[in-house]
Amino acid sequence: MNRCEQCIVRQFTALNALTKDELMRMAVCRTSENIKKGQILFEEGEHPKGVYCIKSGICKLTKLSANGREQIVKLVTRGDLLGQRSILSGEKVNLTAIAVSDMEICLLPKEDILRSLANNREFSSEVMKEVCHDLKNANNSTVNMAQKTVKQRLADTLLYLYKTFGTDKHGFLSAQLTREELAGMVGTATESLIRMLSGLMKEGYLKTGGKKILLINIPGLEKISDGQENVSS
Amino acid sequence: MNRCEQCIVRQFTALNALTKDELMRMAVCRTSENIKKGQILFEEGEHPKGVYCIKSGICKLTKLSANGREQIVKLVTRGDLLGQRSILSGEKVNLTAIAVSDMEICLLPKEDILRSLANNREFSSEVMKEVCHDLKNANNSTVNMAQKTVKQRLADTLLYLYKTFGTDKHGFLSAQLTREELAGMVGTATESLIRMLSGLMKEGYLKTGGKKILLINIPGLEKISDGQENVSS
DNA sequence: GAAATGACATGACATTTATCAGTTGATATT
DNA sequence: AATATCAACTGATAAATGTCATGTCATTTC
Repeated sequence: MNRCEQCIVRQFTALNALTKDELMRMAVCRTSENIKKGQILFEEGEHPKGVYCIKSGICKLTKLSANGREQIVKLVTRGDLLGQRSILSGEKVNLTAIAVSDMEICLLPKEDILRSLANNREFSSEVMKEVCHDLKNANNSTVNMAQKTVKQRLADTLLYLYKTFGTDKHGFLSAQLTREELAGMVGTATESLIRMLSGLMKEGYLKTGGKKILLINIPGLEKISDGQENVSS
Repeated sequence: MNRCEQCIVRQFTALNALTKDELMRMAVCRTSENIKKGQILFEEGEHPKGVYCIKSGICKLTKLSANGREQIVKLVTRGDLLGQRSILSGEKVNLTAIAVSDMEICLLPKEDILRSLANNREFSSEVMKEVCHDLKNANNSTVNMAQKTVKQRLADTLLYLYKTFGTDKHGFLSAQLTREELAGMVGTATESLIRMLSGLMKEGYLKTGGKKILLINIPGLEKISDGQENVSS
């Protein structure tokens, strides 16, 4: 019933370049898998079973640093693929994937993916483009971590969550992350993150109600991100 | 005279997967180009003319941050390719490439690369692996920037320079970077970098003679990098 | 409903890092 | 040789961020 051919999510990914034939072969893909919040999809050092296609929910790709903090390298969500890098290069995964919310995913077996990569030029080209895009983002991320302040990076993160996951009907960010997870994205201590967040609240950029966050002044946050805060003409 | 087929450097790169025929076509490649220290190969926002193959010298890939500091994202050297990401994805380059030393490079025209990517499965697979490798490194780099101290990152950088470029006959690091460039790699202010460096010198990890750096205690630097400094059993 | 738990929050303080203002030394320029 | 220039370096200080201790609140568990 849950056939790949009919899956809307596929349209957003490189999988759209697969032929009907190829899709038929991906037998495992016919049913999607339900993942509970907190569940681990794969861990650093493993060889993944294949590429995951995300139908719903949010997953964090993390890396544990020597000081014990969990750095979130990327969030993946509806319409994203997961695990391509490792399948493409044949290496172990270098990041751990953990569900941030309940998820619905499909596993596309490694062998099928590799066969399609070898035989379907358009597919491999699309996958390559996605990896290149990831690389660009990763480089930007490195520069931001190295050069921006925590406040700037928090503004970035909030804007990213806003643009990527949108808001609920009341305007609150749809992505529900704990403060600890936010700190993991920003790359700072949880206490520092909380302080910055309430700082931004006091300055009127946002409101927080428990775990929910409402962005009020988007252009202002963009200025903070660019380091143009408090710059009068 | 300087034909690709005979080029030793090619062996180290994905270009090794190109056929004799393909190499013959890359007319521009027949002669290598000499680049002077400080010269710009391409700048952020441009569309590159092709992929560069580096025969000798060192080039920095940098990004200017809002606060005016130049962050070095990657160094490329003999046997590396330059500009693949942009050619593969068809996007503008997102980094600026500047020669750190005099260089010898070959330009492989965009059209030829794209043709080979489409027609030569092994070549495209090799290129893909290199991009995947870059992505892995970039992710690690992001985590390091976010979670490690300046001292740890400096240790990382020194070890990287040691392992990648080696030393001259006297044991000094072969890669000659200015303090400002080192700071750009570590992601800190030049003054901070200088202080850290002389700190490491006082602690006996290294010696500096002007621009030259001699690493004395490699295992010690590795401990610093892992954050195990001053941890007595 | 009481107890336990975990996320959120804040204060006090320590540490790290950046910034600003210079000095020195080497190298290039006239 | 005098001058300009730039990289390397240092000191004083400010600002940013981390750490530790503690408290509150909401939620889960029994």
